Amino acid sequence: MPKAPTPRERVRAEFTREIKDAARRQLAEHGPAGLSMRTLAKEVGLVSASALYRYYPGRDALLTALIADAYDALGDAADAAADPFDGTDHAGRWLAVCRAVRGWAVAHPHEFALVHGSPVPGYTAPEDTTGPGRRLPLLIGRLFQEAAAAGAYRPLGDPAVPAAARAALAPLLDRMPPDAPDHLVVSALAAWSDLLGALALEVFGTLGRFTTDPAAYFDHLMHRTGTLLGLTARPA
Amino acid sequence: MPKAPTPRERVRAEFTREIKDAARRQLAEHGPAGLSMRTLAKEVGLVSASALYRYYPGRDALLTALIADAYDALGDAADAAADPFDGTDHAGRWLAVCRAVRGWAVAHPHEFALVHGSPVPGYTAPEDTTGPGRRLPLLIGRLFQEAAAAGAYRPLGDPAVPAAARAALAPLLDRMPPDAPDHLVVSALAAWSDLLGALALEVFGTLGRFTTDPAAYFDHLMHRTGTLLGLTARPA
DNA sequence: TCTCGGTCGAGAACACTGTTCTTGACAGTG
DNA sequence: CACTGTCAAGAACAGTGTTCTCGACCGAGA
Repeated sequence: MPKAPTPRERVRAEFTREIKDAARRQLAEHGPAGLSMRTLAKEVGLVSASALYRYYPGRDALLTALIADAYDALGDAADAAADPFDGTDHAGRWLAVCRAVRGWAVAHPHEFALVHGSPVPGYTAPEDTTGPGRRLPLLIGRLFQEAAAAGAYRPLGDPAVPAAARAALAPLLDRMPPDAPDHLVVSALAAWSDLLGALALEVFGTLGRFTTDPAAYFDHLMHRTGTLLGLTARPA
Repeated sequence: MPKAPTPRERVRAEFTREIKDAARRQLAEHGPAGLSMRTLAKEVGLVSASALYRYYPGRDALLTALIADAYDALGDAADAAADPFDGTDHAGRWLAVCRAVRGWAVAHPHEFALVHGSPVPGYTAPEDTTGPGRRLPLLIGRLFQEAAAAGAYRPLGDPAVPAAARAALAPLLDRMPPDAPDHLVVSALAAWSDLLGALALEVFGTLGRFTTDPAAYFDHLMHRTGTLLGLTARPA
């Protein structure tokens, strides 16, 4: 059983969280390059930056904590969008998740860049087993699985997964329930890939002036992706 | 008419290029954070870094030059893959372009991150009109257009572009030839988006241990994307 | 040929950065 | 009350990008 936290531990934990929150604000405002230990120290009421190192081993550790938080925030947004579900419109559910993820990404572009942009130089991947970084692909997989169970998964074209691709995904596919066909998992992975591709292009500015209404363009792109990959609005 | 370059101008231009090449090597090896003006100066035989500023206004300008070069290298790789074409297998042509782009991306991950990862803090987008950054989407658009002209473009599902998405892409779609249907352009954009999404996930390490053979997984993903978006191996 | 103007590299300097170490003060505990 | 461990502060080190000034040199015009 966990010991009762002493007052010292309590105030320490709270201050640790306060530092992280200030860091996140500084990241959101000035970008990762503007996250300076000295200005962050002043932000939380410290005169010198050295005291900061009693709470985080270094700047990279702080960034790693922000990465984990960003993954969780993104996962929360996606989960919340998938939650209110009428049980029939699986295509609409997919689109709702896409919109929620996009909403979070455009509202927090720097945090999105932290998790899905160029990897941070000194980043230490803490995803030993099932980190928060897998929440989104797992959710999308669940979406497809529930759609299939409801008869609302009808992939277009020939969904067969060739042997080479099957072997490349063996460690993942072998862990799936036997009633889940391979192409279902591949479709979910493709959906995940397509979603993040569309978001990266928009958030990182690569889309440029191709569209005047990124939200509407994104909506259509994800709707088309969902139907092409087999999600339908009404079960058969 | 351009003046004949004086010897001074010649050696200056060559040294400017030499600096950029050394910077690219340093970027490829140590990442963008390891690109230091002082070590770069020593790399090209300069004792002090200050002389570097006679050739580039600053580090950001140097990075911008590297970005333009990376876009061009990526465009060259894609063009070279699309060039030898038998005129029938448009799906195979698309896959060849995908493989070439992936080959370049995994061989130059830091340069790929420079163009399709988190935007550099002080990078000034030089895409006034048609920068090298649009070479890849334009090439993919040409692929789809030529496939359609050859009767090898048969999109699956309902390819109709709803009014909202049509409006969002109006400045792009209005500039297209009248025989190119809207959904053809949207399919090309989707293909571009899907391709870069798959690459970002792999190159940036987000894909993690989902697959043991990224190339085979990528192949299948892009093959499926191509066929779903309408590219066929044999014209009707 | 000599001299001048312009270009070049070197070096110091400034304002930063992350990080480490030492010092002194404070709070909670025995 | 005294002690012990935790804390913030400050100096210091090794870096960073950038600017400025200073000689030196090279090439072209008189």
